[in-house]
Amino acid sequence: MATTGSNLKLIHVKTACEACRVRELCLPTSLTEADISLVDELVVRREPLEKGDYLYRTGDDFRGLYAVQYGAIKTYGLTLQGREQVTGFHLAGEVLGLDAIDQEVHPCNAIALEKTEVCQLPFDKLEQLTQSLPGLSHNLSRVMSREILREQHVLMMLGGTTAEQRIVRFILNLQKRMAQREIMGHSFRFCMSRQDISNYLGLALETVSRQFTHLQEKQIIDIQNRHITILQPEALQKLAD
Amino acid sequence: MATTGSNLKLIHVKTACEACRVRELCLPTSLTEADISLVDELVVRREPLEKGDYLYRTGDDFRGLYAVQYGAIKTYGLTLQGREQVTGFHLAGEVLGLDAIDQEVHPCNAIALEKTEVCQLPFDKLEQLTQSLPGLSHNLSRVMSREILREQHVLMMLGGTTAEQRIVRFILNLQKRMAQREIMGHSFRFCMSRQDISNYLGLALETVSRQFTHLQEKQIIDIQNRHITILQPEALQKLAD
DNA sequence: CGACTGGTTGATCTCCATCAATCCCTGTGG
DNA sequence: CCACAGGGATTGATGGAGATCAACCAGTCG
Repeated sequence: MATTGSNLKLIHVKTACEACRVRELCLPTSLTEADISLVDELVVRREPLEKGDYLYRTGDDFRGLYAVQYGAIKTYGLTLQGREQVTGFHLAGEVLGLDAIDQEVHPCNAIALEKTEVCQLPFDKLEQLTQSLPGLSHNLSRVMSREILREQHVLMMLGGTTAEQRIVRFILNLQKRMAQREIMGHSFRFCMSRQDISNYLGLALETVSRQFTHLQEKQIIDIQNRHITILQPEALQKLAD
Repeated sequence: MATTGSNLKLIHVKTACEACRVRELCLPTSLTEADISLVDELVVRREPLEKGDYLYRTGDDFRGLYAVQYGAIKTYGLTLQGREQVTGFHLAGEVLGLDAIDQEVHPCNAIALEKTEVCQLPFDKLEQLTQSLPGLSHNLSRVMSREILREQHVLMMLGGTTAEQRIVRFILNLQKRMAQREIMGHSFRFCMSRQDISNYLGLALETVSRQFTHLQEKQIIDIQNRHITILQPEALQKLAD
Protein backbone atom coordinates (compact mmCIF):
# COMPACT_ATOMS: atom_id res chain seq x y z
CA MET A 1 0.00 0.00 0.00
CA ALA A 2 1.80 3.03 -1.29
CA THR A 3 1.93 5.41 1.65
CA THR A 4 3.54 8.00 -0.53
CA GLY A 5 2.24 11.34 0.72
CA SER A 6 3.72 11.83 4.17
CA ASN A 7 1.88 15.07 4.86
CA LEU A 8 -1.36 13.35 5.77
CA LYS A 9 -1.56 13.62 9.48
CA LEU A 10 -4.78 11.69 9.81
CA ILE A 11 -7.38 13.20 12.06
CA HIS A 12 -9.09 10.42 13.91
CA VAL A 13 -11.59 12.44 15.82
CA LYS A 14 -14.70 13.14 13.81
CA THR A 15 -14.05 16.34 11.94
CA ALA A 16 -16.38 19.18 12.80
CA CYS A 17 -17.31 21.62 10.04
CA GLU A 18 -15.36 24.23 11.89
CA ALA A 19 -12.15 22.27 11.60
CA CYS A 20 -12.82 20.85 8.15
CA ARG A 21 -10.06 21.44 5.64
CA VAL A 22 -12.48 21.95 2.78
CA ARG A 23 -14.97 24.08 4.61
CA GLU A 24 -14.55 27.02 2.27
CA LEU A 25 -15.65 24.92 -0.68
CA CYS A 26 -18.63 23.48 1.11
CA LEU A 27 -21.94 24.67 2.45
CA PRO A 28 -20.96 26.61 5.55
CA THR A 29 -18.93 29.19 3.65
CA SER A 30 -18.83 32.58 5.33
CA LEU A 31 -21.16 31.82 8.20
CA THR A 32 -20.51 32.91 11.75
CA GLU A 33 -19.08 30.36 14.16
CA ALA A 34 -22.37 30.11 15.95
CA ASP A 35 -24.22 29.42 12.73
CA ILE A 36 -21.68 26.86 11.65
CA SER A 37 -22.19 24.91 14.82
CA LEU A 38 -25.90 24.79 14.02
CA VAL A 39 -25.09 23.22 10.68
CA ASP A 40 -22.61 20.99 12.39
CA GLU A 41 -25.29 19.59 14.63
CA LEU A 42 -27.36 18.18 11.85
CA VAL A 43 -24.47 16.62 9.97
CA VAL A 44 -24.40 12.85 10.09
CA ARG A 45 -20.89 11.43 9.87
CA ARG A 46 -20.25 7.82 9.06
CA GLU A 47 -17.49 5.32 8.66
CA PRO A 48 -15.31 6.01 5.63
CA LEU A 49 -16.27 4.37 2.37
CA GLU A 50 -13.71 2.00 0.94
CA LYS A 51 -12.87 1.92 -2.75
CA GLY A 52 -15.78 0.34 -4.59
CA ASP A 53 -18.37 1.05 -1.89
CA TYR A 54 -21.57 2.67 -3.04
CA LEU A 55 -22.71 5.87 -1.40
CA TYR A 56 -26.09 5.44 -3.02
CA ARG A 57 -27.63 3.75 -6.01
CA THR A 58 -30.09 4.69 -8.70
CA GLY A 59 -33.58 4.63 -7.27
CA ASP A 60 -32.53 4.98 -3.63
CA ASP A 61 -34.64 7.30 -1.54
CA PHE A 62 -33.18 10.75 -1.19
CA ARG A 63 -32.13 11.17 2.42
CA GLY A 64 -29.84 14.12 2.09
CA LEU A 65 -26.91 15.76 0.43
CA TYR A 66 -23.39 14.48 0.79
CA ALA A 67 -20.27 16.58 1.14
CA VAL A 68 -16.98 14.87 0.40
CA GLN A 69 -14.46 15.39 3.20
CA TYR A 70 -11.65 13.57 1.47
CA GLY A 71 -11.42 10.97 -1.28
CA ALA A 72 -13.35 10.88 -4.53
CA ILE A 73 -16.75 9.73 -5.72
CA LYS A 74 -17.78 8.79 -9.23
CA THR A 75 -21.38 9.22 -10.31
CA TYR A 76 -22.79 7.37 -13.27
CA GLY A 77 -26.11 6.52 -14.82
CA LEU A 78 -27.32 3.61 -16.89
CA THR A 79 -28.85 4.00 -20.30
CA LEU A 80 -31.90 1.97 -21.18
CA GLN A 81 -29.77 -0.79 -22.63
CA GLY A 82 -27.57 -0.87 -19.57
CA ARG A 83 -24.56 1.00 -20.85
CA GLU A 84 -22.76 2.92 -18.12
CA GLN A 85 -22.33 6.64 -18.53
CA VAL A 86 -20.09 8.49 -16.09
CA THR A 87 -21.61 11.85 -15.24
CA GLY A 88 -19.06 13.25 -12.83
CA PHE A 89 -16.15 12.93 -10.47
CA HIS A 90 -16.56 14.57 -7.08
CA LEU A 91 -13.54 15.58 -5.06
CA ALA A 92 -13.10 16.81 -1.50
CA GLY A 93 -15.28 19.79 -0.71
CA GLU A 94 -17.80 19.07 -3.40
CA VAL A 95 -21.42 18.39 -2.65
CA LEU A 96 -23.38 15.67 -4.38
CA GLY A 97 -26.93 14.46 -4.37
CA LEU A 98 -28.31 17.78 -5.56
CA ASP A 99 -29.85 16.03 -8.55
CA ALA A 100 -32.16 14.08 -6.24
CA ILE A 101 -33.94 16.98 -4.57
CA ASP A 102 -36.65 17.35 -7.18
CA GLN A 103 -37.83 13.76 -7.42
CA GLU A 104 -36.62 12.70 -3.96
CA VAL A 105 -34.96 9.71 -5.57
CA HIS A 106 -31.34 9.38 -6.61
CA PRO A 107 -31.17 9.33 -10.42
CA CYS A 108 -27.66 7.87 -10.56
CA ASN A 109 -25.16 5.70 -8.77
CA ALA A 110 -22.40 7.10 -6.59
CA ILE A 111 -19.38 4.93 -5.93
CA ALA A 112 -16.13 5.62 -4.08
CA LEU A 113 -13.01 5.62 -6.24
CA GLU A 114 -10.76 5.43 -3.19
CA LYS A 115 -11.10 5.59 0.56
CA THR A 116 -13.57 8.42 1.03
CA GLU A 117 -15.35 10.08 3.90
CA VAL A 118 -18.52 12.07 3.44
CA CYS A 119 -20.81 14.17 5.59
CA GLN A 120 -24.49 13.50 5.21
CA LEU A 121 -26.71 16.55 5.40
CA PRO A 122 -30.34 15.50 5.92
CA PHE A 123 -32.16 17.72 3.52
CA ASP A 124 -35.35 18.27 5.45
CA LYS A 125 -33.44 19.45 8.49
CA LEU A 126 -31.23 21.57 6.28
CA GLU A 127 -34.26 23.26 4.80
CA GLN A 128 -35.68 23.93 8.23
CA LEU A 129 -32.43 25.53 9.23
CA THR A 130 -32.39 27.76 6.16
CA GLN A 131 -35.57 29.34 7.47
CA SER A 132 -33.69 30.82 10.37
CA LEU A 133 -30.36 31.27 8.60
CA PRO A 134 -30.70 33.33 5.41
CA GLY A 135 -26.96 33.00 4.89
CA LEU A 136 -27.24 29.25 4.73
CA SER A 137 -30.11 29.51 2.32
CA HIS A 138 -27.99 31.66 0.07
CA ASN A 139 -25.06 29.27 0.33
CA LEU A 140 -27.25 26.38 -0.68
CA SER A 141 -28.34 28.28 -3.76
CA ARG A 142 -24.73 29.07 -4.53
CA VAL A 143 -23.62 25.47 -4.20
CA MET A 144 -26.37 24.39 -6.55
CA SER A 145 -25.57 27.20 -8.95
CA ARG A 146 -21.96 26.12 -8.94
CA GLU A 147 -22.98 22.59 -9.79
CA ILE A 148 -25.02 23.81 -12.74
CA LEU A 149 -22.07 25.85 -13.92
CA ARG A 150 -19.75 22.89 -13.48
CA GLU A 151 -21.90 20.78 -15.74
CA GLN A 152 -21.97 23.52 -18.33
CA HIS A 153 -18.21 23.51 -18.35
CA VAL A 154 -18.29 19.80 -18.98
CA LEU A 155 -20.47 20.47 -22.00
CA MET A 156 -17.99 23.04 -23.21
CA MET A 157 -15.23 20.51 -22.67
CA LEU A 158 -16.98 17.85 -24.71
CA GLY A 159 -17.91 20.32 -27.40
CA GLY A 160 -14.44 20.69 -28.88
CA THR A 161 -14.40 17.78 -31.20
CA THR A 162 -10.88 16.38 -31.16
CA ALA A 163 -9.74 13.78 -28.67
CA GLU A 164 -6.64 15.75 -27.78
CA GLN A 165 -8.67 18.81 -26.82
CA ARG A 166 -10.94 16.77 -24.61
CA ILE A 167 -8.08 15.09 -22.82
CA VAL A 168 -6.21 18.34 -22.37
CA ARG A 169 -9.24 20.15 -21.02
CA PHE A 170 -9.92 17.27 -18.71
CA ILE A 171 -6.39 17.41 -17.34
CA LEU A 172 -6.56 21.16 -16.89
CA ASN A 173 -9.93 20.97 -15.23
CA LEU A 174 -8.75 18.36 -12.78
CA GLN A 175 -5.54 20.22 -12.16
CA LYS A 176 -7.46 23.35 -11.29
CA ARG A 177 -9.69 21.51 -8.88
CA MET A 178 -6.80 19.74 -7.24
CA ALA A 179 -4.96 23.02 -6.89
CA GLN A 180 -7.87 24.49 -4.92
CA ARG A 181 -7.35 21.75 -2.35
CA GLU A 182 -3.69 20.98 -2.08
CA ILE A 183 -1.01 23.57 -2.41
CA MET A 184 1.05 21.62 -4.88
CA GLY A 185 0.33 22.91 -8.34
CA HIS A 186 1.34 20.84 -11.31
CA SER A 187 1.59 17.33 -10.02
CA PHE A 188 -1.22 15.14 -8.81
CA ARG A 189 -2.73 11.70 -8.87
CA PHE A 190 -5.72 10.55 -10.90
CA CYS A 191 -8.32 8.92 -8.74
CA MET A 192 -10.06 7.35 -11.72
CA SER A 193 -9.16 4.68 -14.25
CA ARG A 194 -8.56 5.22 -17.96
CA GLN A 195 -11.82 3.39 -18.44
CA ASP A 196 -13.68 5.98 -16.40
CA ILE A 197 -11.95 8.85 -18.14
CA SER A 198 -12.73 7.48 -21.57
CA ASN A 199 -16.34 6.91 -20.69
CA TYR A 200 -16.66 10.38 -19.21
CA LEU A 201 -15.14 12.02 -22.27
CA GLY A 202 -16.93 9.90 -24.83
CA LEU A 203 -13.74 8.33 -26.19
CA ALA A 204 -12.36 4.82 -26.47
CA LEU A 205 -10.06 3.95 -23.63
CA GLU A 206 -7.26 3.20 -26.08
CA THR A 207 -7.59 6.70 -27.43
CA VAL A 208 -7.18 8.12 -23.95
CA SER A 209 -4.07 6.07 -23.42
CA ARG A 210 -2.61 7.11 -26.75
CA GLN A 211 -3.28 10.76 -26.15
CA PHE A 212 -1.52 10.57 -22.82
CA THR A 213 1.57 9.02 -24.34
CA HIS A 214 1.38 11.53 -27.14
CA LEU A 215 1.50 14.41 -24.67
CA GLN A 216 4.25 12.58 -22.87
CA GLU A 217 6.32 12.30 -26.04
CA LYS A 218 5.87 15.99 -26.61
CA GLN A 219 7.31 16.54 -23.12
CA ILE A 220 4.23 18.50 -22.13
CA ILE A 221 3.26 16.16 -19.33
CA ASP A 222 4.79 13.24 -17.53
CA ILE A 223 2.62 10.28 -16.61
CA GLN A 224 3.55 7.34 -14.44
CA ASN A 225 0.53 5.12 -13.91
CA ARG A 226 -1.96 7.50 -12.36
CA HIS A 227 0.49 10.14 -11.33
CA ILE A 228 0.71 13.10 -13.65
CA THR A 229 3.06 16.06 -13.72
CA ILE A 230 2.39 18.98 -15.98
CA LEU A 231 5.76 20.00 -17.38
CA GLN A 232 4.65 22.81 -19.66
CA PRO A 233 1.46 24.40 -18.37
CA GLU A 234 1.40 27.08 -21.08
CA ALA A 235 1.82 24.56 -23.88
CA LEU A 236 -0.98 22.48 -22.39
CA GLN A 237 -3.22 25.49 -22.10
CA LYS A 238 -2.59 26.32 -25.71
CA LEU A 239 -3.73 22.87 -26.80
CA ALA A 240 -7.00 23.25 -24.92
CA ASP A 241 -8.58 25.21 -27.75
CA MET B 1 -55.48 17.50 -14.45
CA ALA B 2 -55.01 18.78 -17.98
CA THR B 3 -56.38 22.15 -18.94
CA THR B 4 -59.92 21.90 -20.18
CA GLY B 5 -61.20 23.37 -23.38
CA SER B 6 -62.93 26.25 -21.66
CA ASN B 7 -59.63 27.65 -20.40
CA LEU B 8 -58.18 28.11 -23.84
CA LYS B 9 -59.03 31.72 -24.42
CA LEU B 10 -55.91 33.78 -24.94
CA ILE B 11 -55.10 36.28 -22.26
CA HIS B 12 -53.83 39.50 -23.72
CA VAL B 13 -53.34 41.36 -20.50
CA LYS B 14 -50.00 40.74 -18.84
CA THR B 15 -50.19 37.20 -17.59
CA ALA B 16 -50.18 36.80 -13.85
CA CYS B 17 -48.54 33.70 -12.41
CA GLU B 18 -51.91 32.55 -11.37
CA ALA B 19 -53.15 32.44 -14.93
CA CYS B 20 -49.89 31.33 -16.51
CA ARG B 21 -50.18 28.31 -18.73
CA VAL B 22 -46.82 26.93 -17.65
CA ARG B 23 -47.17 27.62 -13.97
CA GLU B 24 -46.88 24.00 -13.01
CA LEU B 25 -43.44 23.81 -14.58
CA CYS B 26 -42.25 27.03 -13.00
CA LEU B 27 -41.44 28.30 -9.56
CA PRO B 28 -44.85 28.77 -7.97
CA THR B 29 -45.78 25.08 -8.17
CA SER B 30 -48.14 23.94 -5.46
CA LEU B 31 -48.32 27.18 -3.55
CA THR B 32 -51.53 28.60 -2.16
CA GLU B 33 -53.20 31.36 -4.11
CA ALA B 34 -52.20 33.90 -1.52
CA ASP B 35 -48.56 32.86 -1.71
CA ILE B 36 -48.61 32.90 -5.47
CA SER B 37 -49.76 36.47 -5.49
CA LEU B 38 -46.77 37.35 -3.32
CA VAL B 39 -44.47 35.84 -5.93
CA ASP B 40 -46.49 37.56 -8.58
CA GLU B 41 -45.80 40.94 -7.06
CA LEU B 42 -42.08 40.74 -7.46
CA VAL B 43 -42.16 39.47 -11.04
CA VAL B 44 -41.00 41.99 -13.60
CA ARG B 45 -42.63 41.53 -16.97
CA ARG B 46 -41.26 43.10 -20.11
CA GLU B 47 -41.93 43.50 -23.76
CA PRO B 48 -41.50 40.26 -25.69
CA LEU B 49 -38.09 39.51 -27.13
CA GLU B 50 -37.96 39.21 -30.89
CA LYS B 51 -35.97 36.49 -32.63
CA GLY B 52 -32.29 37.32 -32.26
CA ASP B 53 -32.69 39.58 -29.24
CA TYR B 54 -30.40 38.92 -26.33
CA LEU B 55 -31.89 38.31 -22.90
CA TYR B 56 -28.44 38.72 -21.38
CA ARG B 57 -24.83 38.38 -22.39
CA THR B 58 -21.74 36.84 -20.90
CA GLY B 59 -20.42 39.06 -18.13
CA ASP B 60 -23.70 40.88 -17.52
CA ASP B 61 -24.54 41.48 -13.90
CA PHE B 62 -26.90 38.94 -12.46
CA ARG B 63 -30.18 40.70 -11.79
CA GLY B 64 -32.45 37.75 -11.45
CA LEU B 65 -33.78 34.53 -12.83
CA TYR B 66 -35.86 34.35 -15.97
CA ALA B 67 -38.84 32.11 -16.56
CA VAL B 68 -39.88 31.57 -20.15
CA GLN B 69 -43.59 32.21 -20.66
CA TYR B 70 -43.60 31.24 -24.31
CA GLY B 71 -41.01 31.02 -27.03
CA ALA B 72 -37.49 29.60 -26.78
CA ILE B 73 -34.10 30.78 -25.62
CA LYS B 74 -30.71 29.43 -26.62
CA THR B 75 -27.79 29.72 -24.23
CA TYR B 76 -24.22 29.46 -25.41
CA GLY B 77 -20.73 30.17 -24.19
CA LEU B 78 -17.53 31.09 -25.95
CA THR B 79 -14.36 29.05 -25.67
CA LEU B 80 -11.06 30.83 -25.24
CA GLN B 81 -10.51 30.89 -28.98
CA GLY B 82 -13.96 32.26 -29.58
CA ARG B 83 -15.72 29.17 -30.76
CA GLU B 84 -19.41 29.12 -29.86
CA GLN B 85 -20.70 26.25 -27.79
CA VAL B 86 -24.43 25.89 -27.33
CA THR B 87 -25.19 24.81 -23.77
CA GLY B 88 -28.95 24.59 -23.84
CA PHE B 89 -32.34 25.32 -25.28
CA HIS B 90 -34.95 26.65 -22.89
CA LEU B 91 -38.62 26.25 -23.62
CA ALA B 92 -41.75 27.66 -22.04
CA GLY B 93 -41.91 27.02 -18.32
CA GLU B 94 -38.19 26.58 -17.92
CA VAL B 95 -36.14 28.82 -15.70
CA LEU B 96 -32.77 30.15 -16.74
CA GLY B 97 -30.05 32.20 -15.14
CA LEU B 98 -29.49 29.70 -12.33
CA ASP B 99 -25.87 29.39 -13.37
CA ALA B 100 -25.27 33.03 -12.43
CA ILE B 101 -26.25 32.86 -8.76
CA ASP B 102 -22.86 31.83 -7.48
CA GLN B 103 -20.69 34.44 -9.17
CA GLU B 104 -23.44 37.01 -9.65
CA VAL B 105 -22.41 37.33 -13.27
CA HIS B 106 -23.93 35.57 -16.26
CA PRO B 107 -21.45 33.02 -17.56
CA CYS B 108 -23.11 32.64 -20.95
CA ASN B 109 -25.22 34.38 -23.57
CA ALA B 110 -28.96 33.94 -23.84
CA ILE B 111 -30.61 34.73 -27.15
CA ALA B 112 -34.20 34.34 -28.31
CA LEU B 113 -34.76 31.79 -31.07
CA GLU B 114 -38.22 33.14 -31.80
CA LYS B 115 -40.62 35.64 -30.32
CA THR B 116 -40.32 35.00 -26.62
CA GLU B 117 -41.69 36.45 -23.42
CA VAL B 118 -40.00 35.99 -20.08
CA CYS B 119 -40.70 36.86 -16.47
CA GLN B 120 -37.83 38.34 -14.56
CA LEU B 121 -37.57 37.26 -10.94
CA PRO B 122 -35.21 39.57 -9.04
CA PHE B 123 -33.17 37.15 -7.01
CA ASP B 124 -32.60 39.22 -3.90
CA LYS B 125 -36.31 39.79 -3.49
CA LEU B 126 -36.96 36.15 -4.23
CA GLU B 127 -34.56 35.12 -1.48
CA GLN B 128 -36.22 37.49 0.95
CA LEU B 129 -39.55 35.98 0.15
CA THR B 130 -38.26 32.44 0.69
CA GLN B 131 -37.62 33.39 4.30
CA SER B 132 -41.32 33.70 4.90
CA LEU B 133 -42.44 31.07 2.44
CA PRO B 134 -40.81 27.70 3.08
CA GLY B 135 -42.73 26.25 0.18
CA LEU B 136 -41.15 28.71 -2.20
CA SER B 137 -37.74 27.92 -0.83
CA HIS B 138 -38.33 24.27 -1.51
CA ASN B 139 -39.59 24.99 -4.99
CA LEU B 140 -36.49 26.97 -5.78
CA SER B 141 -34.36 24.04 -4.71
CA ARG B 142 -36.45 21.76 -6.83
CA VAL B 143 -36.13 23.95 -9.90
CA MET B 144 -32.38 24.04 -9.47
CA SER B 145 -32.24 20.33 -8.88
CA ARG B 146 -34.22 19.78 -12.04
CA GLU B 147 -31.75 21.89 -13.98
CA ILE B 148 -28.86 19.81 -12.66
CA LEU B 149 -30.68 16.68 -13.66
CA ARG B 150 -31.43 18.11 -17.08
CA GLU B 151 -27.77 18.73 -17.71
CA GLN B 152 -26.91 15.23 -16.62
CA HIS B 153 -29.30 13.92 -19.19
CA VAL B 154 -27.52 15.97 -21.78
CA LEU B 155 -24.29 14.29 -20.76
CA MET B 156 -25.95 10.92 -21.11
CA MET B 157 -27.20 11.99 -24.52
CA LEU B 158 -23.76 12.98 -25.70
CA GLY B 159 -22.17 9.91 -24.20
CA GLY B 160 -23.51 7.47 -26.74
CA THR B 161 -20.92 7.79 -29.41
CA THR B 162 -22.73 7.45 -32.72
CA ALA B 163 -24.29 10.37 -34.51
CA GLU B 164 -27.57 8.55 -34.96
CA GLN B 165 -27.94 7.93 -31.24
CA ARG B 166 -27.31 11.55 -30.44
CA ILE B 167 -29.82 12.78 -32.97
CA VAL B 168 -32.43 10.29 -31.87
CA ARG B 169 -32.01 11.10 -28.21
CA PHE B 170 -32.18 14.76 -29.02
CA ILE B 171 -35.45 14.31 -30.88
CA LEU B 172 -36.91 12.21 -28.08
CA ASN B 173 -35.81 14.67 -25.45
CA LEU B 174 -37.35 17.57 -27.28
CA GLN B 175 -40.50 15.62 -27.99
CA LYS B 176 -40.90 14.83 -24.33
CA ARG B 177 -40.48 18.44 -23.35
CA MET B 178 -42.89 19.64 -26.00
CA ALA B 179 -45.43 17.08 -24.92
CA GLN B 180 -45.43 18.50 -21.39
CA ARG B 181 -46.58 21.79 -22.83
CA GLU B 182 -48.83 21.15 -25.77
CA ILE B 183 -51.28 18.33 -25.87
CA MET B 184 -50.26 17.13 -29.30
CA GLY B 185 -47.82 14.28 -28.93
CA HIS B 186 -45.75 13.28 -31.90
CA SER B 187 -45.58 16.32 -34.08
CA PHE B 188 -43.86 19.59 -33.32
CA ARG B 189 -41.69 22.35 -34.66
CA PHE B 190 -37.98 22.83 -34.05
CA CYS B 191 -37.22 26.26 -32.75
CA MET B 192 -33.51 25.94 -33.56
CA SER B 193 -31.49 25.68 -36.74
CA ARG B 194 -29.51 22.65 -37.88
CA GLN B 195 -26.44 24.69 -37.07
CA ASP B 196 -27.52 25.03 -33.46
CA ILE B 197 -28.43 21.38 -33.18
CA SER B 198 -25.11 20.26 -34.60
CA ASN B 199 -23.18 22.53 -32.30
CA TYR B 200 -25.16 21.36 -29.30
CA LEU B 201 -24.61 17.70 -30.14
CA GLY B 202 -20.99 18.05 -31.14
CA LEU B 203 -21.58 17.02 -34.73
CA ALA B 204 -21.11 18.60 -38.13
CA LEU B 205 -24.25 20.26 -39.42
CA GLU B 206 -24.11 18.10 -42.54
CA THR B 207 -24.17 15.02 -40.35
CA VAL B 208 -27.30 16.26 -38.61
CA SER B 209 -28.97 16.82 -41.94
CA ARG B 210 -27.96 13.40 -43.21
CA GLN B 211 -29.18 11.65 -40.09
CA PHE B 212 -32.55 13.35 -40.41
CA THR B 213 -32.95 12.22 -43.99
CA HIS B 214 -31.79 8.75 -42.97
CA LEU B 215 -34.54 8.52 -40.39
CA GLN B 216 -36.92 9.92 -42.93
CA GLU B 217 -35.99 7.24 -45.47
CA LYS B 218 -36.56 4.59 -42.82
CA GLN B 219 -40.06 6.05 -42.36
CA ILE B 220 -39.40 6.55 -38.68
CA ILE B 221 -39.90 10.28 -38.79
CA ASP B 222 -41.15 12.83 -41.24
CA ILE B 223 -39.36 16.15 -41.52
CA GLN B 224 -40.46 19.18 -43.47
CA ASN B 225 -38.12 22.06 -42.79
CA ARG B 226 -38.37 22.48 -39.07
CA HIS B 227 -41.55 20.55 -38.61
CA ILE B 228 -41.11 16.99 -37.45
CA THR B 229 -43.57 14.15 -37.03
CA ILE B 230 -42.58 11.00 -35.26
CA LEU B 231 -44.14 8.17 -37.26
CA GLN B 232 -42.81 5.23 -35.29
CA PRO B 233 -42.16 6.21 -31.68
CA GLU B 234 -41.17 2.68 -30.63
CA ALA B 235 -38.68 2.31 -33.45
CA LEU B 236 -37.19 5.67 -32.56
CA GLN B 237 -36.96 4.71 -28.93
CA LYS B 238 -35.16 1.54 -29.90
CA LEU B 239 -32.53 3.47 -31.80
CA ALA B 240 -31.83 5.66 -28.78
CA ASP B 241 -29.45 3.11 -27.35
C1' DC C 1 3.73 -18.10 -8.03
C1' DG C 2 -0.18 -17.83 -11.47
C1' DA C 3 -4.44 -15.29 -12.13
C1' DC C 4 -6.36 -10.89 -12.73
C1' DT C 5 -7.15 -6.18 -13.41
C1' DG C 6 -5.60 -2.10 -15.62
C1' DG C 7 -2.75 -0.05 -19.07
C1' DT C 8 -0.07 0.29 -23.41
C1' DT C 9 0.78 -0.51 -28.25
C1' DG C 10 -0.21 -2.05 -33.02
C1' DA C 11 -3.15 -2.90 -37.30
C1' DT C 12 -7.29 -2.23 -39.63
C1' DC C 13 -11.64 -0.29 -40.86
C1' DT C 14 -15.45 2.80 -40.47
C1' DC C 15 -17.87 6.69 -39.40
C1' DC C 16 -17.96 11.35 -39.56
C1' DA C 17 -15.69 16.03 -40.51
C1' DT C 18 -14.50 18.70 -44.17
C1' DC C 19 -14.82 20.84 -48.66
C1' DA C 20 -17.81 21.99 -52.31
C1' DA C 21 -21.87 22.35 -55.20
C1' DT C 22 -26.77 22.79 -55.37
C1' DC C 23 -31.29 23.46 -53.71
C1' DC C 24 -34.93 25.71 -51.36
C1' DC C 25 -37.37 28.68 -48.33
C1' DT C 26 -38.14 33.75 -46.87
C1' DG C 27 -38.30 38.08 -47.36
C1' DT C 28 -37.54 42.45 -50.04
C1' DG C 29 -37.99 45.58 -53.62
C1' DG C 30 -38.97 46.74 -58.27
C1' DC D 1 -46.57 39.42 -59.13
C1' DC D 2 -42.08 38.05 -60.17
C1' DA D 3 -37.10 38.40 -59.65
C1' DC D 4 -33.44 38.21 -56.90
C1' DA D 5 -30.56 37.80 -52.98
C1' DG D 6 -29.08 35.36 -49.01
C1' DG D 7 -29.26 32.38 -45.35
C1' DG D 8 -30.56 27.70 -44.21
C1' DA D 9 -30.70 22.99 -45.63
C1' DT D 10 -29.54 19.06 -48.53
C1' DT D 11 -26.50 16.09 -51.12
C1' DG D 12 -22.09 14.32 -52.92
C1' DA D 13 -17.05 13.09 -52.78
C1' DT D 14 -12.94 12.46 -50.07
C1' DG D 15 -9.60 11.95 -46.27
C1' DG D 16 -8.52 11.29 -41.66
C1' DA D 17 -9.40 10.80 -36.72
C1' DG D 18 -10.69 7.65 -33.76
C1' DA D 19 -13.29 3.05 -32.77
C1' DT D 20 -12.52 -1.61 -32.77
C1' DC D 21 -10.07 -5.97 -32.50
C1' DA D 22 -6.17 -8.09 -30.69
C1' DA D 23 -1.84 -8.93 -28.58
C1' DC D 24 1.15 -7.75 -24.97
C1' DC D 25 2.94 -5.78 -20.55
C1' DA D 26 2.99 -4.35 -15.51
C1' DG D 27 1.48 -4.16 -11.10
C1' DT D 28 -1.44 -6.48 -7.40
C1' DC D 29 -3.52 -9.94 -4.73
C1' DG D 30 -4.88 -14.34 -3.01
